[in-house]
Amino acid sequence: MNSLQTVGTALDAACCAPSGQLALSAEDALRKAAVFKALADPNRLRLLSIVKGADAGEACVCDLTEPLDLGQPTVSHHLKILVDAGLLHREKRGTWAYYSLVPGAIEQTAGLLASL
Amino acid sequence: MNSLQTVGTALDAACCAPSGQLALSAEDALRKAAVFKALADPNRLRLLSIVKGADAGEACVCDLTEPLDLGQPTVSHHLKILVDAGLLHREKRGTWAYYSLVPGAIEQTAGLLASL
DNA sequence: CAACTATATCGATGAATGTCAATCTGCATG
DNA sequence: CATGCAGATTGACATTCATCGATATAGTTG
Repeated sequence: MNSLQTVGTALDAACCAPSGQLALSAEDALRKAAVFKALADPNRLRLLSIVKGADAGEACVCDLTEPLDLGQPTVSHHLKILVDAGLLHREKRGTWAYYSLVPGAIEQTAGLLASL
Repeated sequence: MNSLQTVGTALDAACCAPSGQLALSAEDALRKAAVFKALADPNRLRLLSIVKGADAGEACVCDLTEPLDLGQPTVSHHLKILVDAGLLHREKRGTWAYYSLVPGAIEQTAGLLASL
């Protein structure tokens, strides 16, 4: 229960900077860095890519374990990081957990860069 | 001499994906993750922010050490990472080293997200 | 309820990373 | 040439992180 929906938080904090001279505050930098940290792993990028390209826009863990050539606990761990960063949404239906992109999260993250 | 101008390389590799079903290859994911790794530190984000907002679009190390409350070697280290990632440009003039944003690098990085 | 399956969590381990103190390299100036 | 200064590099250390095997949880099915 650390930082849910970090992307949104980071964006909110960024919206008011005069964009001229004021540098990023230490807190804002920490929030934004948290989002990029979630993206700073090749396997997590591939997870996002697979989920994005999946049929109904969602994929379950079993679909994600094989193409990445990682153990199931490791994939579960990466997915948790992406959820905590506010990039993925998790929905449990029956025995399966389905992951999908949080709408707008990618765009918001791109916005973090513009508002540096 | 590891990976200069990673941003450009990562973008080049991404430009041709049909954007439909094909997931990120392991190599592309590695290249893209390298860029986000460079952004995944609050102090590096603040460095980018300060350089971006600096007077002539450039700043020397002496201007960057104090606001971050870090030692000079540490700042130098972070700057090197940002240069290697293709985000910052380094120009040595006399005793001083001036850092500036690589034009378009931020936008290209945002593009990496769109082309996931 | 027992067995099975899908997923999450825990604990350990090796690798990568951020930071600092100390040192090195050039440039400039007396 | 000697001194001083800006910045880079090196080596060490503590922390974080990615990964795995083992185990726990929860839903499904016999």
